Amino acid sequence: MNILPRRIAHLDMDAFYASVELLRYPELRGLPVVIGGRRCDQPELLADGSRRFARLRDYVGRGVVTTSTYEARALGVFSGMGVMKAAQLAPEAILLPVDFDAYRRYSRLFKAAVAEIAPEIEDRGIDEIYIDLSGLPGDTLELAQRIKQAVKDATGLSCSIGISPNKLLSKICSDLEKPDGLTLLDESDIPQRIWPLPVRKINGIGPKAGEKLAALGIATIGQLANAEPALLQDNFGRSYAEWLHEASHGIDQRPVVTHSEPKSISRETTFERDLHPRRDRAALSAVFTALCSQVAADLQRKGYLGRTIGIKLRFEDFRTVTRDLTLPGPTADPAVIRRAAGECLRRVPLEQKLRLLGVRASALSSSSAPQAITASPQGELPLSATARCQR
DNA sequence: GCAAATGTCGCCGTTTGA
DNA sequence: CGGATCAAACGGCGACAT
Repeated sequence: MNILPRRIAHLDMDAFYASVELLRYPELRGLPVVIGGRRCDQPELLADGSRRFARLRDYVGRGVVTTSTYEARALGVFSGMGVMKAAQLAPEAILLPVDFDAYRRYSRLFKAAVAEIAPEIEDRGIDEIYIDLSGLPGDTLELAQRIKQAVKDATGLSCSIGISPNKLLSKICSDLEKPDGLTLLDESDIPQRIWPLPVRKINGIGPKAGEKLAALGIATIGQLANAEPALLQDNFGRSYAEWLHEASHGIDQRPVVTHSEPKSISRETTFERDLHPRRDRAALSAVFTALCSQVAADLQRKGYLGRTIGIKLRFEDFRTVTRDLTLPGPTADPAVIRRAAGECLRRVPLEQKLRLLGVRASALSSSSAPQAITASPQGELPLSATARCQR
């Protein structure tokens, strides 16, 4: 049994996508650069070897900002913002298209570099990880500096690291000295360094809970720590209220999870313009089938079968609905997925134009296991043995 | 008019099977 | 066989995250 406090690091790459792009286009360093949009022009190579980049002001479409450099953020351009809106704030900023393949390569590079030093890593997406340093010998600060240097050597990129006894606090403090930050803290630092922060800094308090807390006069984590348990209970329910209270006191026992399997695989797309369910039927149907094929291909490539097929629609007013259908057996067959998704679609009343369509496979199993359902020649939904018996 | 893509999780009401 | 009960699965949906 081990009663020593854990040493948990949270490592977050600094402006990751933008920084990867700057490795490619060093002449953009120091400029406001925005990554995002959809299908916008690649930089054009000029005769003299220099490049001409697209400006934000030239963009037309409904894309969002995925990342921006710190220079762009200084102009008020942040992730999730519509590119059109960003263009009003920073018309001269450079706009680059997203290149996920490149980011994935650098993601693998930095994670491998960290793993050389500290193998207990929890993946948290493309640009961040938790690292459990508890079992490693050596001074925490030195360890962290070595990790930062290893990431730099492997990728040329900087990152920020927070280290504390748990994931919750480490996630908060990796952000405190960004970029190129290194922040260590323990329980005794909570009143000074955590309590003054806005509640939204807690991973798990999003826009909705943040608004609700604000309405209760709770703006900082310290105020949350001092809130009446009954008040929280009445407004958030027992379980979430308990979690809020613990989080505000920096309590978090979650382990660093080094292995996990995906729970769902999905594809979705937002149309250039909203599509009418009947007038644009052909176009919708083509997109729908393509999404099903992509999900099927993703399943096959990754070696999974899905037993529950779901769809997601977003209407012109941004309302979102989902429908699911669980099949008698798992599949990665595009035709089976298409038919199941079609069944889901029939359950949605289509009284508005659509802006987004998505297809998802969940209840995943490994495809190395047996019994996949494939398309039957007649094109009817496959029935399970039990369903057949009930006939 | 404008707000991506992909994924996880929790809650809740309903259905289903024992 | 009807009814009561309970757990698991399902389906919908919202919140949250990167």
